[in-house]
Amino acid sequence: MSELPTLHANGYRDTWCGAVLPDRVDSQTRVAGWVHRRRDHGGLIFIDLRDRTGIVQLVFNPDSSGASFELAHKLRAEDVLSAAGAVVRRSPETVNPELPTGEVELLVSDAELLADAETPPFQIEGYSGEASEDLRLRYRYLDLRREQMREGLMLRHRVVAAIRAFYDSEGFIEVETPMLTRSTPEGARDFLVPSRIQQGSFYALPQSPQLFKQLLMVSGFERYYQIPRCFRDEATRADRQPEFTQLDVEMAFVEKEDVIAVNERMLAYVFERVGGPKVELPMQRMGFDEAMSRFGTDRPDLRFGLELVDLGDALRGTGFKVFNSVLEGGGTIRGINAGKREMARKELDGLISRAQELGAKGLVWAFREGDGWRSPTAKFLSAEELAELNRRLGAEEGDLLLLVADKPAVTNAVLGQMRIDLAERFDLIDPDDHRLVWIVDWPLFEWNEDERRWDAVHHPFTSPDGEFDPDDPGAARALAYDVVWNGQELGGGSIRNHDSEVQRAIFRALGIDDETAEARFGFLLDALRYGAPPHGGIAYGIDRIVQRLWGAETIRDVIAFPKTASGFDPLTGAPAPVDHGQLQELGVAVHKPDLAGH
RNA sequence: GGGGGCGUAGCUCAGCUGGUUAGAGCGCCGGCCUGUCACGCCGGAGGUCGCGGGUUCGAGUCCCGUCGCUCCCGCCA
Repeated sequence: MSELPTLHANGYRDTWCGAVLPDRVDSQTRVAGWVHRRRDHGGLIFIDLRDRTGIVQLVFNPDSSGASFELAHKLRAEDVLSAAGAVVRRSPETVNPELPTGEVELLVSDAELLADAETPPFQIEGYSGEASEDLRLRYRYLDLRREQMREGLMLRHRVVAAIRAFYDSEGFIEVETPMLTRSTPEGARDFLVPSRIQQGSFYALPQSPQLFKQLLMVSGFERYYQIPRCFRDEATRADRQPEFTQLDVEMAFVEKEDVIAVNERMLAYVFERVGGPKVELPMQRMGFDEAMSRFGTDRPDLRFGLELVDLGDALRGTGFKVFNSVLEGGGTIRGINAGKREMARKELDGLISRAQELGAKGLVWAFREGDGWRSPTAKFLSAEELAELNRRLGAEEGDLLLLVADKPAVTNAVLGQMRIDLAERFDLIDPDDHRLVWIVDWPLFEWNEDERRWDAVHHPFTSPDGEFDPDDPGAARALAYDVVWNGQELGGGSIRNHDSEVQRAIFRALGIDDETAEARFGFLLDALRYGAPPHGGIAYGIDRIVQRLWGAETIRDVIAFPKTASGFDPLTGAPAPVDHGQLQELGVAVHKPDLAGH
């Protein structure tokens, strides 16, 4: 921590623990904080006192500390203490170079116990391993005393402050939008809030302020931003929580390039302010199609190679039945050259299981050996075919090759993920390397085979790039852009439909008829008729940005009070049953008898 | 909804092919200690082996079920 915030003296303290530095030697100082550690030598007691700025060593001895010496003997970890005394320079052999305050110490003359603490359920900075996350969450207020957690949340604060400073300086206005709004059945599941006054009707917590920010453009706010909480009632993951924080931005009278330009400047500004990686402007761009063909994903990690290679047309009419039937069914065969690797049979079997978990029916592995392959599959392929595959994959002696044959979407998904697995397995990622890239030229729709309909790739309000042909939705491109950092999507946005007729045509293509569109989005379609400027914007996941900047394993580590994988909060016990009267007032019945109030 | 991993002292964990009284480190409690900073030394307390059932002469260990945590797949416009 470079700069300490201003602290005005009061009865408890006149400075921060972290501010007890050599410039205060010979002055009287009072500090307050938590007992971090106690080293009781009998006739001499050291207390490490901690506040959010750091740790300072207090020294108690019977001569100078008087009655406080007896108090010091009774102090225990996490007791809250106010201590006054002289700041003294430590003798050279007792300096602690590990501590910013380690050249000095506070020789205590007077101390007051402000609160005593029970023994915590886990050591705050223990040396017996980190407590289980479940326990940490149940006592989150103790967990947050740990330096790691405190610094993460402080970084989060600095990120948010920098974001606000940037958009403020660019003329953006922060506007709050409702937390109680209307359910939108498409997309993620909504959290519902029953209405007491309108029994049988429900609010929904917002999945994003999308429609409100578009309305603000119609209102003429032109440049809007907000840092709202958003809610999705879906399964959690290491990088997903049921409630999360978004940075939401919208601008009027702009085209795609305008939104990209201001937002990459924002990223460069914020990263610089918080000590993140340097962002070179303009940022790299990549078309959606290129990302899919080279990396099998729309959020490619560009820090390593292992690119996907098309192999299908080298294998037409091959003797291998599996390949043949995939190709005849319109599928593809693609491969990765993982380089010269050693892998035991057991681990290769693990790769096959992983491929199956990701949706493939199987996986072909091979090591180049001479002009051919060492592989269970080699016997099904001719020498010419093997030579051609080696050529296309650029395989050299001993290189590990992985092939998947399936529908294009499956092939991409499987190899795209295995590429990442392999990079991690073989340690191919330089932790100091950072790659930010805009993915552009998206398709507007994707075919949903299960539901037999077109789905929006981004959302239904995204503007097509150019004229929209309702007879060929698959050909439509979108004025959309995602920003991807080291293979993780940080944010995404688009130019929106500001013409109500175009918006209706998009709804129809998505299988939303005019009547349904009117019922769910009539207010938006109405607004678009009253003079809607061309507009577009973007939204980011703040939690993910901070997680990445902090290098945290999970998004939970940069959220003060997160929920577990099952959406439970071990601290408060939420969600919890409510009493019968509350339900009755809301007109809500619960079908689980044992939970229906008490 | 599906799959994997985990659950043993306050905490982190060990506990073999089932076999006496379930261990370690840290923490905690008591004692000693005036230069430590993960202080040290001596002593001590502390266990429904997540829960329920089963197999067995005998279960922390094997089987079934269940709960919780976690990771992944589905899902997340």
